[in-house]
Amino acid sequence: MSSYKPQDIEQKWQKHWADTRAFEVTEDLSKPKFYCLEMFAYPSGHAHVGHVRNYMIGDIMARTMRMRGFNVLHPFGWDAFGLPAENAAIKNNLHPETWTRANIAHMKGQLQRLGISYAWERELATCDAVYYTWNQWLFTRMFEKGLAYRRRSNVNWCESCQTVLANEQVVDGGCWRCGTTVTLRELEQWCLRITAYADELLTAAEGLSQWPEKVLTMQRNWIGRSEGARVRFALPGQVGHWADGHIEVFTTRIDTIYGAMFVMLGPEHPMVEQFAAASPDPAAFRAKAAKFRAQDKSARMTGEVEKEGFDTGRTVTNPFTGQEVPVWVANFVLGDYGTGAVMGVPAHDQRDFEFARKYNLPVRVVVQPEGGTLDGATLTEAYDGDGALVESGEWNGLPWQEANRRMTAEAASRGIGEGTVQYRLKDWGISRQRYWGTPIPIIHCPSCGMVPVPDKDLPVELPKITEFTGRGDSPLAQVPEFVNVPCPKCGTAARRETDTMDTFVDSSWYFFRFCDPHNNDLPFDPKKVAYWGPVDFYSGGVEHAILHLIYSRFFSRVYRDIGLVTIDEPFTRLLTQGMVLRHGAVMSKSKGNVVDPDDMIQQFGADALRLYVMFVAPPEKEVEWTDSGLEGAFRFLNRVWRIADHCTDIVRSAPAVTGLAFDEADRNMRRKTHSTIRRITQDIDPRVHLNTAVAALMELVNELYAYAELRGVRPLGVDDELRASVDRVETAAVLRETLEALVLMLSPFTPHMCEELWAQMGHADGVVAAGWPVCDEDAARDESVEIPVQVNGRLRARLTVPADSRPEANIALALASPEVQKWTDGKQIVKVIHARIEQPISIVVKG
RNA sequence: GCGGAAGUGGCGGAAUUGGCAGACGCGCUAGCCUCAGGAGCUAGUCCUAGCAAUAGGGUGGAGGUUCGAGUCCUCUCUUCCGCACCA
Repeated sequence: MSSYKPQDIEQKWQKHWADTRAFEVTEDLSKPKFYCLEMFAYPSGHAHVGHVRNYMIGDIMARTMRMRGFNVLHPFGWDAFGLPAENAAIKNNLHPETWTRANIAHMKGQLQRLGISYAWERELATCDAVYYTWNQWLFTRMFEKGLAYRRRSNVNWCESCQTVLANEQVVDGGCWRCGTTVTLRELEQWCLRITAYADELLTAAEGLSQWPEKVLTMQRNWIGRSEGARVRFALPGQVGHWADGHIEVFTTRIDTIYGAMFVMLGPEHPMVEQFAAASPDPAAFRAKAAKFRAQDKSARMTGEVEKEGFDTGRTVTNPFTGQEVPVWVANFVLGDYGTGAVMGVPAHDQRDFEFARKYNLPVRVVVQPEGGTLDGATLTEAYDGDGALVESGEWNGLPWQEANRRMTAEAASRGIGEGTVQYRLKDWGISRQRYWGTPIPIIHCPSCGMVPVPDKDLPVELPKITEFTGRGDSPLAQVPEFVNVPCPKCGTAARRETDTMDTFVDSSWYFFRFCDPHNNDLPFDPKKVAYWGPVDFYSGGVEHAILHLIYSRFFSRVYRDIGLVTIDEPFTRLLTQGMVLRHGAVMSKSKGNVVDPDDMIQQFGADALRLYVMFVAPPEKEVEWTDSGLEGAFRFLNRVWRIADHCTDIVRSAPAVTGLAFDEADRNMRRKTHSTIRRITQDIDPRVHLNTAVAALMELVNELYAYAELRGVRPLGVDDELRASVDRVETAAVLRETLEALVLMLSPFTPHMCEELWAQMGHADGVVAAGWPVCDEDAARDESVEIPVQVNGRLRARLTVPADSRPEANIALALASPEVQKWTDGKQIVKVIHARIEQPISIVVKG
């Protein structure tokens, strides 16, 4: 009897997989493909158990699908650009690349020690020039199509990271990475026109049936589609000359325009400065507006800010009523949403209502609920419910929804506005004033303007620089030989762009690169992506719900529109895995509560760790780490090992099950084996209930022990003798069938141990060659069934009947049984329900 | 405020379509085995009453639909997550 020594076994098989290139794949049209991907990793240093849970989930899927005959692509790589490397460089005087490569090496070792079945020959790191050159290539295509453009705008600035952040990267008013409060800066900045795809991204989200509803909701909210109208309010004396003097507002409720008693400008609105310049005291005017603009940065942090505004002293004409209304500047009007100006309808918008009450502006009710008598003078809150128009001239009496449609059309026909769709989603600012990222391949020429670097000159390589200061200007601007270049068009002295790209650019298409990672002519061969794409199973953290996952959907469409891919959506099925907590908190180095997988591997082996993490909860759920749970998994593996090892010789010499005459115990064991096969097959795919799959295997092992006990072949403990034989050939066959199925089904979870046992059982070719076990429906079928019997909804008896018995016979049997008669005696039987054998018998009595 | 998800034993969690609530594991209890056990094996473990058979109660709370509800409907409480002045 050999005891279970995971460390030896695991090293042996990891080496075997590497030596035989076991997980490397090529396109093979004769097999169905399965592209299994986990979000690649930022090489931060050490992976903890929370990180690797995701890779384990993917690995179970990949290994299972391989056994089911799929051609499985399961690659891994590194999201290797980014600020921490640069910060580490500043702190430790290490080059970002040195730091990054060392971390990659360590983390790769961790993943290999866990036995994750990656096609390592496809490994990529986004900081490799052979990767980021294609960021530059794609950027150039986008520039040509007008999808990449430069504009001067207020951008989110993180003082600590010394760089710009995209809107999506601002969380609660702070930097998504370090939490520092974000300020606004006006900068020239490169943007990608994701808004061109806003509508498609929104509509297509409806078709993502295998994504979690939560993620889709977040994406919908983020895109924020809103149907409404733009309406122009003319400055006095400007009627008919809209272009010269008007304020355009965006509203979703044009039907309430008769109640628009004022117009509000956001403090960033260009007309604010015009009004200030023409006002009696321009300095005071500007100061008030500037105060509001300054509020904005902290407004989000503190939550509610007091609604404030000031009268500009100017008026505009309400285009529907002809009434002159005052123009105010209001701090709660956002400069970058809609037109940056709104009409104030206090009776029907709560914010406008509060504003009007505060500054004693008039309130006019123009929508009345049925039989309602709302009065602007006494209203205590805005009314936004159903109703019909009043005080609205020719529109009176119309339900507001209808008025909304008709008044939008009216505005368009009169040239004073038009229906429009507004999105909350903004273009994606990708300029970063840092070093460790992809250089933006543009050259600024004094005579030709912005000229993309010709494809033949790509990549624009990051120059090696040695000093990192962390100052806010781009480090690349400090490298004259990088900056000073001739214009590719006219040859005159020009300056290279010194911003680098947001690292989310890197991660927005890496899943395509994995299909063809060594291509030197294109980002990837379209034929290879046509074979592998889209990703069939993608798993990662929910924190990427609106960043990475929306950018990737955007980039897939860009690649589609330049003709390299034919699919719209990159990820067919998405699983967002839960985090691993310890002491109730997310694992993090700063909290000192990380569990290093290597420590656990050393104690219990990678297989036990994998099994425990998969068993403890469904993949989507967050879990609390417990050492005792891991010990339980280890105990289970020992149990499997002992019985498999104990029976090795029996199994090796046992016949197959065909043609044997089995007794009842044999048949019960076989039934359990085959029903387990059926159940686990479903549990892994499509259900991805990996925890119940493990539970089912534990049940099978429990039953196997009981069977072995009955047949006198149960292992007793440490000092067991190896059993060479068993007296019944049927027993041997059943043991073989059960153990083989068990080892194969367990192998995606604990691959090392199972490969070892499989080999020990006399199979030279490994578990993938053996294939996934198939459920024999005849063997799985129940011979008898226990039917619960209820009387008036209460369980009163159980009936054991043959599985093929007829329902009427069962009902008769139930009614005749003493346990049932105890409750039906002297009562009138109203009805009995039992149509199928799987259905309990339900007897209803009266009296 | 809006949107989403979820509330089941001492704990993690099971329960595909409305059909025996608590699978499986952890922990705990008892027994066996052992020089020993932080090993292994066997049995027990939702609550209440009872020696027991058994009876009653039980899936956050209150109603409802149904022969039958953890599951469906209405209301409500709590927790977590996301968005948050988006006109």
